[in-house]
Amino acid sequence: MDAPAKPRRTRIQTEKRELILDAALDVFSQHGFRGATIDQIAEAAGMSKPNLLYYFKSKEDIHTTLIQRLLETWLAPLRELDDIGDPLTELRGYIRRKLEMARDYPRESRLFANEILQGAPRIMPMLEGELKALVDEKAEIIKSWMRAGRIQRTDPWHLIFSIWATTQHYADFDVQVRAVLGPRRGGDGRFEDAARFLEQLFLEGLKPDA
Amino acid sequence: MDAPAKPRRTRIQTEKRELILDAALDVFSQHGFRGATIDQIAEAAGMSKPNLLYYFKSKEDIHTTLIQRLLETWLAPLRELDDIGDPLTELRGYIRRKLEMARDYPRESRLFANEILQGAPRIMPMLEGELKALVDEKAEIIKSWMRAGRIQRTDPWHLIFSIWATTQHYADFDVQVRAVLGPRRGGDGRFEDAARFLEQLFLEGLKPDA
DNA sequence: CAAATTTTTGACCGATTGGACAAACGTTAA
DNA sequence: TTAACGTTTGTCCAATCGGTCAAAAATTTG
Repeated sequence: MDAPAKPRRTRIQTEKRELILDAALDVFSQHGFRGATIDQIAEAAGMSKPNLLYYFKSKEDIHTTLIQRLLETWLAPLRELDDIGDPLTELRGYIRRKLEMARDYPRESRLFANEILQGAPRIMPMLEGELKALVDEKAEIIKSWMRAGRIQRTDPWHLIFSIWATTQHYADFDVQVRAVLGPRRGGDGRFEDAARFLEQLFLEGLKPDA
Repeated sequence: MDAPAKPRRTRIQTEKRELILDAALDVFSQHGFRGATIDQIAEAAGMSKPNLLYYFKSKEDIHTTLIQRLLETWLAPLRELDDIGDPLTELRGYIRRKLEMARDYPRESRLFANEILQGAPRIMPMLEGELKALVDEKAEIIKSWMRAGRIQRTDPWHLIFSIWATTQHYADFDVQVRAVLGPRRGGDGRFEDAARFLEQLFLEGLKPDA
């Protein structure tokens, strides 16, 4: 019922919609939903406001499309966590992918952070449904590794939270990280330093007893 | 020059200003600066908009006062980190205090997160000045512990970032944490679980070689 | 008490907001 | 060429925004 009609789009529509979404990601991630204005987005996309509203029927529509698209790529790194292969290698890979996302897609990270900070009004069902199910599934894999003595025992859920928190911190709190590290260490090398530190932090304590 | 004249306040002024600040903390921490409206704050404080503006001359004024006050308590836990005493005990205490702040002052944590997410327009000087100086000072203490072989070697700055990220995560991303843990584990016990996990995560890997 | 002062409010203002709309413009195909 | 369709824009609107102001109400002070 009410399945969205298949959008038959022209070439221009596809291109312009993409242009708008990119501009909107800039604006939304910096100012939040309410703080962003359609005029701002339109100007960033190089078009007039009515023209923008020809491609998206409302501000909400842009935001929803953006969030929808974000969620798919957002869960991808965790989905890749597999129970075949060495546990420490799997976890290292997950941390790496997460940190790379923070480095390469900071706007998406901030958009997500903004949404959660405001109480996740638009994605609550997805958090309680899809996300919870995925995390529970991966937590079960991690637990099986622990039962088999392949890694030390801890709480898999809080382990995942900590990986989220630390990696996303480098995107969401970037200005603070840069300010504290200063011009020297806050430059391009800070992600390599972070990667080294986080791998040590998370993996050293998980190594099984010799 | 231009030292703010000493505010000679009546009893009512003191009380009402406090009431407004508390209401504003609710609203700002949930919607951000631009997303919050004076009417919202006034209603939350149980007074009319003009009445609120009798106590604070602008929305900006409320926000500035709030941020100013926040910063003092925000840095307190790190200030307490002392180089006398056992390193692991000191660090455990810092993690505890930070997590307690996330539990007891989640609104303040979100207010801060909102400010940083939007590029820290109002507190950039403080980040580059006071905060950087404090972190550098404490990083030097941690480094001295490492040089003395009292804890394992790592990057003190990224260690501090990780402590910030993980502890504040439980305030800023609270709705996500609750959603993923579900009604059972997402209840009141989640902070104790988090405390146990984080102490193990950060302290186990720092123990000196036997 | 009455005068002075502090507190509260309703009415109002200009600016900005999200969005509607019809007219103009451009492109394509018969 | 022209009719049909896709695209763009100037203009407009109602709602909401932050903030002002004068006057009323409450409180404090003499």
